[in-house]
Amino acid sequence: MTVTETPVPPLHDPVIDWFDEHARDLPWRRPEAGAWGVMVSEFMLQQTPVARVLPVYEQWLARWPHPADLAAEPPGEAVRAWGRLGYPRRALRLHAAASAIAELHGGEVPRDHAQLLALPGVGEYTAAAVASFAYGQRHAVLDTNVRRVFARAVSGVQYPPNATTAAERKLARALLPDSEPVAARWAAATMELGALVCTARTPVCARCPIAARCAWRAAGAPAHDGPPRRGQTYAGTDRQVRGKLLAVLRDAVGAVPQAALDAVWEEPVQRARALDGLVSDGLVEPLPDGMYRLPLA
DNA sequence: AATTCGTGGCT
DNA sequence: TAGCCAAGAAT
Repeated sequence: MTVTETPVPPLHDPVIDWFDEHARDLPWRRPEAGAWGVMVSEFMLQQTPVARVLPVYEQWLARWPHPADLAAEPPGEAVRAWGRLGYPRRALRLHAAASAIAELHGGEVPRDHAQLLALPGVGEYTAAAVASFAYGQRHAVLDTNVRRVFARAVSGVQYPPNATTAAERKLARALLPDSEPVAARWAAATMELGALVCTARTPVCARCPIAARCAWRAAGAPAHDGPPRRGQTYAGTDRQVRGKLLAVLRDAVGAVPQAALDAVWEEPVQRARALDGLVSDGLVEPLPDGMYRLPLA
């Protein structure tokens, strides 16, 4: 039952003070971003680094300042504007989320965690992040950065488990400050600490505000033991082929002929499987005459 | 619970 | 150079 009941010295103040001084000035953190800006950023930041998100985020918010603006356009436009951020199904889901917000929530990003969670592409993390960052609510925001910070500082191990565990959620809730605004600040601060200081490969403990209280350091910074996390091979996979196919469609003005798609990959079986996958995902729309385009609906 | 799903910079 | 890794979600 008791997983990590070790009384944790107050980490809140040093981490939040550090955040006050070192937080990056990111556009989705500015007040004018609004809940929609926060939501767009969260979708884009799912598995994509900040540096690559920044320019695309600016384009999206300029073009679609409100959810209804995006919902009014074909999903294929979202896929096109997604550019090379990767995992383009996120663009489709963000478009679908915008449509749901327009139709079910009066065009306003919902404040309620459960309503956020019900939106396409919004999972546990993103729902908590939007509720916390956009609306200042008190939620345990458990992303890869926070999980790593807690794993080290509190649990004393180099890396968190592969998948988020009940123990991690319990720990995150236990560490959450009582005050709603402080909890929201804490969420952003722990995430930033993981992103800038307590990084995966080479943490910069010299700049860490809680290094003196870090359980992992106290234990001598032991290396991760256990099965290595599965690497993500890419070359030669269906994902690479999908990427090449979709790039052709993104860069085309209208529909493209089958031959243009065939040119991106030599092996026909894998090529066909990848294209089928894109179609069944709704990322590509086949036309009766053997042409293909980004989806209009 | 284990897989699938892009892309590119960094070491 | 060849992995490793990046504010996950859906199935």
